[in-house]
This record gives sequence, structure tokens and C-alpha cells, in this order.
Amino acid sequence: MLDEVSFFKELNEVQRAAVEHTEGPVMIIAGAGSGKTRVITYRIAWLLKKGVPAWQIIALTFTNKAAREMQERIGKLTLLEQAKALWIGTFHSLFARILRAEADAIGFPKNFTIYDTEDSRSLLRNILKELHLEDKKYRPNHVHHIISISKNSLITADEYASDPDIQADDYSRGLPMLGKIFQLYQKRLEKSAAMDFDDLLFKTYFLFKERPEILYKYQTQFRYVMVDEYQDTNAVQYSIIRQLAAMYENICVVGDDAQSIYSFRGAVIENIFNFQKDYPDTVMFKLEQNYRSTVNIVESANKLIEKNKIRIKKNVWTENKEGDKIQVVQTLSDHEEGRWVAQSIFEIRMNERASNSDFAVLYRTNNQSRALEEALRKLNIPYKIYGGLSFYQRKEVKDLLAYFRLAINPRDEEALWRIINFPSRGIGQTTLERISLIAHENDAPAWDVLAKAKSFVSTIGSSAVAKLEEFVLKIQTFTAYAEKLSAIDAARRIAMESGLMREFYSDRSPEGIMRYQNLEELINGVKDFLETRKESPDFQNQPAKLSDFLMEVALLTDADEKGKDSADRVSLMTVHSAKGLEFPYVYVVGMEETLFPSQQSLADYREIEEERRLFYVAVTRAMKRLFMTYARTRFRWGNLVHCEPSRFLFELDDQRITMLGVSGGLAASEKGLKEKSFLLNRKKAEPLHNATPKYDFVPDKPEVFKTGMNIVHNRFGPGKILQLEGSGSEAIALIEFEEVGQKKILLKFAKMKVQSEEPF
DNA sequence: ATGTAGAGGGTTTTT
DNA sequence: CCCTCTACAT
Repeated sequence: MLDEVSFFKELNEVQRAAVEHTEGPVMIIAGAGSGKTRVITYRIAWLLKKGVPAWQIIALTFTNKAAREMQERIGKLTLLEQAKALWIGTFHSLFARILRAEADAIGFPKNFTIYDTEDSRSLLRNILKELHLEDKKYRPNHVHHIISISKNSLITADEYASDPDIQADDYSRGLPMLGKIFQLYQKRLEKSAAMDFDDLLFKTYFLFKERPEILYKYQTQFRYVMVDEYQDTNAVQYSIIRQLAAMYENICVVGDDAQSIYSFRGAVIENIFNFQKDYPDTVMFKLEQNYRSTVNIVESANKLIEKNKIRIKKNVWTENKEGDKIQVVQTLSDHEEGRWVAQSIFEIRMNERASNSDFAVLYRTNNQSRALEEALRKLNIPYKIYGGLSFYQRKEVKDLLAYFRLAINPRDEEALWRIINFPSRGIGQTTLERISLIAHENDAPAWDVLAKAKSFVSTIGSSAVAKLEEFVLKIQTFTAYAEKLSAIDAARRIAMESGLMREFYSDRSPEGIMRYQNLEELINGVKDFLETRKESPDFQNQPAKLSDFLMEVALLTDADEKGKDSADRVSLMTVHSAKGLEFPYVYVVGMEETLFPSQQSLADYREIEEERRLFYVAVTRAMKRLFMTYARTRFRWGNLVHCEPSRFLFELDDQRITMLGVSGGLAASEKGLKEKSFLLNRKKAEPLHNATPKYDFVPDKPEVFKTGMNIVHNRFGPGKILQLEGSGSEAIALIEFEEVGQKKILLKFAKMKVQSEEPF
């Protein structure tokens, strides 16, 4: 452990004050790049240093990654073995841990399953089918969202179903059955001994509310409560925190209202505004010195966020260099945008000796990654996409996990339906329907019906019964493995004996090979899990079982690359997943109206403000240089659409940006200034068809144009086609106009006619 | 019972 | 555009 002087020398004055102020309610407003994580880790380390036992400290984070990093840093800082006993984790994982310990109190078995979003939706689809509701009207995603929002607002299924206002509302929207679906959904979860993500919070809240003695136990245990990213907490999280901290009120929340970007999933930004009302003795610290970015970046971000009405005033400043201006780049198409970004990375990497991992490309929606990937691949720039299909969501991985789940909790119906006939063992749809029917008639879990298949032989049929019995026996064997063997041995045997390994091994296509490797990787994951657990002091006596692994893995998702990916790659990700990260060079692409800000946010100023905060997050990721691009045309749901530059671009400080128009290749256009005035003088760029045509004529069809032709354009006048790219209506012509020089023209939109066909 | 063609629908963000 | 679901054929 460091002595006090060196301990504090890494902190500025405010940071140090926030660290030392350990008693009573504290709110730390941490501007972007102001060393927030450092303050939290030092604060916990300080508590440990003062002799507070690790198990009395609970720190709630937003992602597993944040929790892990924090834990590691505290471990390094204090060099205390007991740092591993800290309760650091996501809301979901720590409350899952509590719920397991208190499972009896809520009538669940300790080995309950956690359903992920896919499981929840699949369950909903089954329910909709049984209720004979059209899933076009009751879209599973939408229904799930409603249920999720309700739970996050502490509304139970029964309350939902009986509330007259909600009923009236649902009725008027043509979805009167939502309450019924919600109730049935909860009932099914319970019957499967399963909880969805929201239940982990929801049930914790009600456990504490209904069992004061249990709440008391945890209140007494956690003398110090810390919450990271407080601006993104929702109503349940808020309420649980209040419950937990009620005894000592040693509660410290850290956040930045300017970075609240999760209201769509129930986050309540007001939580951070109301904290001082909730705890009148609150001491507030504002971390305002930015250590991350250049003056140009910090000031642009400040100017931007000032536009928001709802916010806590703060003054973020930096001692860093002025830095380069922010470059705003216009391209003709999304493909050109990709090419420009790739080219720019290529050049900077060379000129400034940067590595790939110094670069990040941020976008609003995942599907924007494609054009970028293509362009990066062409220049052989290695990249890594964050988000997208996570390892644990891949089909084959979920299949094997379903076997694990079923072995540990045979009531888990989603796991059961998933694998009862995979690999195929001749159990068909009719059989499944019959089982499902019998189960519901008897109000029993499907597994119980399977286990007693013989008694229902008259409905199920004898050949099907035989197959079912074989399946049941297999799962029972797996259950025995899971109980008796170590996690890794059980995992290996289940993988083999389920037939999954064989199934994917026999598929020699590239995808099949990939899948087989993924299964192996999952099994390796079990091995890693066993080994890391051996190091942990709590568990040294008992070897980990498969059920321990499963608990861990249910809440592990995409962002949890185990840091082993040290390969030097450019990062591609959504702005949301970039929160908390920083990169020397950042490209924010797709800065267009209806994309960023997104289409559905346009109607409501509160949602626009959230989009602006999202943009603020994007801007503040950059350390050295920041680029923003927008395209004039973009492929969206299959066809080419015209785009307008984002309103957010006009909100930047124009002293701190430079404009660049890319056309006719990747060279910088000397029309920079012209482009800039074009942008800034008009609130919205005029659509092409509004421009006054100079020439009036009946245009020719796109197909007739050929390289070398002399043509007349309705606005640009006479010119010659130098080059044609693409074909049909998507073709783009490079034309040398007599009056305005070279331009790239989309034939689809162009009003042109042939003047003369000149031979080559 | 399994595979394929064709249609239809969805694109915000995640524990 | 891409993915998923359904309907039909084998």
C-alpha cells in the first residue's frame, strides 16, 4: 500500500476532496474526461486503506467491463488480497447474486435460469400463438419492450392488467390483450424457474420491500454504497439504491447529466437532478478539468451541450493544447464516406505514426458499419466491430448452453424447446404441441410431462414416447454430470454426448467449421472460468460446478472481450457503446438529419436533447483529432435516399471547425470555404430539385448515357461525360462541365439530355 | 421431417 | 438491403 503522499499525488484538488469525503451523501458530477473512474477507484481504495472491510462496500456499475476494470485498478492500487471481496459489479449481476442467496424467500430455486432477450421474445411468441393473437399486431419485440418498461417502473403484471388507465390506453391502441400477455408471461417464467433481465432488479426491489429483515441484513452489511453512471439509472435501480442506503446514507453517486443516453430503456435523467432533494445533506463535487481532449474539442462540446435546456451547469475546461480544428467532411454517398474515412486513417497512420488502435469510427446505428468495413478492407486496415452478434448469442453457443441450462434446471422451457429436437432425434412438431397442451392443461412444467411421458401414451403415441424417454434419460445423465463432475468435465461430456459436437463437426462448410470452433471456445471458456476461480480466495475449497459457470455466463455479454484482444485494430462501434472510452483519433460518421438525430427523435425536443447528449458523448471521445462526416446520399432500406446534414453540425462553434467537400475522388476540395458558407448560411441545404433549372427540356433516361458523350444538364449546362461508374439507375457519371468544372452526377436524379455522341 | 423459395418486415441504443 | 418466417415440396 502506498503512503498517503504518493497516494494522493495522482489527484487534483477536487478529486482529492471527493475521495476523502466518505461519510454521508455525495454527488460527483464528472465532466467527460475528468478522471471519473480514477476518483471512484481511489475512493474505494481510500476506504479500504482506512480499514473498512471490503465486503461492506458495494459499487454498482453499468457494464461488466467497467466493474472488472475498477476491480483490477483497486487491486493494483491497494495491493490488498481482500479487494477481491468487494461487491463490485453491474446492478444485474450483484442483485442476481442476492436473489440466489435469498431464493427461498421469493419461492425460486437457487439454480434459477436467467433468460436473455432472445429467450424472452421466444417465450412471448409461444404465448401469442397459444392466445391466437397475430404477432403482426402484437409484435414480440414491442410487447417485450412494454413489459420491460413496466417492470422498470415497478408496475407488476397484475397491476398492469387491472389498471383502468392502462387498459383504456391499450384498448385505444388496439392492443387490449397486453395485460393478459404480461400476466401469462410472468406465470410462465415462474413455472420455468426463470427470470428475465428486468426481473433481477424488479424482484430484488420487492424482496426488500416485503421482507424487511432481509433488507435489514443488506443495509447493515453495505455501509458504503457507490453508484457509477447515475444519470442512466431507471426507477427500479433508483428505488433499490434508496432502500440499500437508507440506514447509513453513505451513498456516493457519480455521473454526468450531459451523458445520459439511455432513456429509451427506462433511464430517468431526473434521478440525478433530484439527488439533492432526496438527500438534503448532499455534498456535491464537480470535476470540471478535462484531461483527455484538446481545447478545440472541449470547447466545441461545451458549445454544443449549452443548447440543451435540461442540464446541470458546469464549466469543463482543459490545460491541454489548442489542437487541430475539427474537420467536417461532406461526401456524395455513404460509400464515398467509407472510402474517405479509410483513406484518412491510412494517411494519418503513416504521417503521424499512429497505430490502428488509436482510431475509432463511431456511428449511430449498427448497420452503418457495412460500408465502412468494405472500405477498410480494401485498404487492408484491420478493424474490430463492437456490438453486433455477441459470442453468447450465436446459435451454436446458445444450443450448448441450453443443454447446460437444462441439465441444471430441467424446468427451463426455452432451453427445452430449443434442443429437444436438436440435433434431430425424430421428435416432431405434433409431439411438441401435444406435450405443450398436456403441460398447460395440468398446469405443470413441460419437463414433468416428459418425465412421465408413458402415462400420456394415448395422446402422444408410443413411438414418440420412446424417443422422449430416451431424451429424458439423456438429460438426467447430464444433470448427474453437472452435480458430480467438475464444471469442465461435465461441459466436455455434455458437449460430446448431446451430439452437438458431431453435428457441427460433420458440417465442413466454413460456417460449420466456425461453429465447431465456437463450441470449443465455449468449453475453453469453462476451463478459464475454473482457473480464474481457483485464484479467488472465496472459492478455494470447492471446485466450481457447471451451475457456477452458468450463473456467471448468463449476464456476460458482448462488451466482455476478456481484454485478450490485444491485436492492433481500428475500432468500429455505435456511439452508445463508445461511452466511457477514449481514442486519439475519432471519426463520427453519418452526421445527417433522420440518422443522427434519428428519425423517431425529431418530434420531441426531449428526445432531440438526448440525441444531442449522444452526440456530446461522441465528440468527447476524441483526444487529439476529431472528424465528422456526412453523405449527401445513402442507401437506406434498399434504396438510395437524399440526405441533409445534421442540425448538430450547425451547432458547433464555427471558429473551431474546417469544412471539406469531397468530390471527384479523395483529394481535398479547394472549395472548402464555399462549402462552409453553403452549410452555415442556410439552415437546411436546399434539395436538388428545388434549385432553379437553367435549361428546360425533356430529360433522357439514365440508360442512354455513355462515356464520351456530350450532354446538357438542366442546371450545370453543357458538359462531357468522362467516366461512368456503376450501372442502371445507380450509375454515377463524372462530367466535365464547361461552366462549373468536374462533378459527379447520379444519373438517377439527373435531368440531362444527350447533345452529341462523340466517338472516343 | 427437413430443406428451400418467396414474401414480408424491420433498422437505435443493452444488462 | 438483409434477416426471418412461412408455405410448400421432397
